[in-house]
Formats: sequence, structure tokens, C-alpha cells
Amino acid sequence: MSQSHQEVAELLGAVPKAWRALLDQRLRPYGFSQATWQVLLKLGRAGEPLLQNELAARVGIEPASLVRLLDVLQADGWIVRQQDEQDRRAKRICLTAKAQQLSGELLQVADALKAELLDGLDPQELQTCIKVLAQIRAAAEQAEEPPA
Amino acid sequence: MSQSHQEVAELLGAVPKAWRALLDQRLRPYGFSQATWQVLLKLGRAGEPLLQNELAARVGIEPASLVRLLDVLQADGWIVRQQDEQDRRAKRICLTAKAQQLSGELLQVADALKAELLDGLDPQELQTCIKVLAQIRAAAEQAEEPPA
DNA sequence: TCAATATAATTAGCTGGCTAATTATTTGAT
DNA sequence: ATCAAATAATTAGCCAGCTAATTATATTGA
Repeated sequence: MSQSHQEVAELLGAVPKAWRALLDQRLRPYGFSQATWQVLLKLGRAGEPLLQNELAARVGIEPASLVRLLDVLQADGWIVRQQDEQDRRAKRICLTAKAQQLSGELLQVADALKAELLDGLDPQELQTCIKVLAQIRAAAEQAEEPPA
Repeated sequence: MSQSHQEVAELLGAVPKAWRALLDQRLRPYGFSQATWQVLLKLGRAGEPLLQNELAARVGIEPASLVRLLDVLQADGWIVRQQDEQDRRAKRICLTAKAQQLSGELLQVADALKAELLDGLDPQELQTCIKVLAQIRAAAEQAEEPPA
């Protein structure tokens, strides 16, 4: 019933939603939805081909959800699926050359927005905010497991 | 490029997602998805019938997105759409009696989870976190309007 | 060894967001 | 008083997440 509890709950609903909407809006001119852009960016940051497993984990979605995004990106020539040599079940997802070029631009747009949203903040207060959010995340991981 | 900026961006992605997933899981036994539960809860909190407009704003979705949810809730006897008397375009959304009963239970589940996730936090640090998140939200509202 | 189990990717089908366009009604400006 | 613009709800169609089930391959244990 605490007022603070209610406030933080509402902010955690609203802030990421607004952030995502802004990013979507700015990336639309490049022809990417936020979902597909995330994939290109994570691959670019990784600097090497990733298994779908790993990529899905970094993007924060289920492997099954990634399949359709990869289909689209592959059809448009942004990624290729490469047989893994050790494990014939697995495929490594590679950025094409043109995708590597582009990912730098996309990253700049995302970082510019990040700066607009965060630059005015007091660094000490931001640190505290990060600490609190990390504690909430840890509590959520605890809560997943019923008390055994 | 700041490390803090990157961290808070990732946490703002992950924390609400984890929270929502937990809530979904706990409300599933009641037969509601999180989307439909939000509607019942906001109506319950309002304490009076709301226009779809107002309800959508409180839930944080577009009025058009609310239509399908209301169709489902109406079909299952949780809400009714009532012609507004002043404005014949508008409808007021009312909870049925059985929905009013239930909304208390749903609220308890949600509040219990909120407590699990937030109770261990330092109140002062939580306040700082709220302040920072509110500043980010304000910056996002600024960012929507191009520099005129 | 080889049968059971686990794992990587996929497919199918559901849920729930969004925007754009439509319909009915109201408001506002001349 | 009337016509143009705004507004409330809706519909249609897209995108993108999820879980459950499927297929192919790897791993493990009796």
C-alpha cells in the first residue's frame, strides 16, 4: 500500500514504454522495427557470429520468437544462418557486410537518444537508481522459485 | 558510452519484463491475462464507470487496443458497456457485481508480489530511484517534440 | 552399446500491442 | 443555422512476444 511502491510500479511501466516508442519512431526511417534493430545491434556488439540461443538471450526474447525476426532479416540480406561445424543442430547467425556498415548508424541513433534521456541526471543519484533496480531484479529472480 | 547509461538502459528493459512475467504467472490461475486483469483493476480502483478513453489512458494503451479486451471481458460477464447519456458517441465501462468481488482478490495478488519485490529496499534509495525515473520520463516527453 | 534424455532450431497458434481508416455524433466558426 | 473540424468507439491488418509441440542431433547412463 506504500505510496512509493505504487509510484515505482507505475514508473517502471511507463518509462521503458516511452523509451521504446521514441526509439521505434527514430529508427522507422531506416526501415527497421525495434525488434529487428535489436538483433542487428546485439550481433554488431558481439563482433562474432552467435548461436540463436545466445542471441535470443542477449536480446531478451525466447529463441522461438527470434526465428521470425531472423527470417525477415535474412530475406532482406542483413544476416545469414551458417551451419555450426561442431554441432549440426546449431546455426551461427552472421551479419552481412552491409549490415555491419549499418549497425554503426543504428547504434549512434540509439546512443543519442540514451544521452538525451539520461544526460541531465545526477551521477550519484543514477548510481543509486541502478542499485535499486538491480535489487528489484534479484528479488524477481528469487520470486520465480516457490519457497521449495 | 557511459557505463551507467548502458546499465540503466538494460535494467529498464529487464526489470519490468520480469515483473510482468511473474504477475502473469500468478494471475493465470484466475483465468486472466495481465492485459485483461489491468482493465479490471483500474476500473476497480476508479470506483465508478469510466469512458473507454479514460480507461485506456489509465491502463497505458491506445483506445483501439482496449476494444478487444473489453469484448472478451464483456463476453465473460465481467464488464458492461453503458451508453453515456450526455454524449451518444461515448460508452461508460462498468464492472459487474462478480467482477467487483474478484477485483479485490486480484489486487491482493498484485500487491503481494509488489511487496515481495520492493520490501527489502532502503526507503531513501527507493525515493531517489523514483526521482530519477520521473526525470527520465520527463526527458522522454521533451524528446517527443522536435526542437520546434 | 544403445536407449533415454537433453538440446538447437523450427512451426503453429494464441495474446496483445500498434497505426490507419471508418462511423456516428458533437463542437465550433462563420 | 449550417458546414467543417474534432472526438468516441470501432474495425482491419500488421508486428512481435509467448507456450507447446516437432524434428534432428548430441549426450549420458545402465
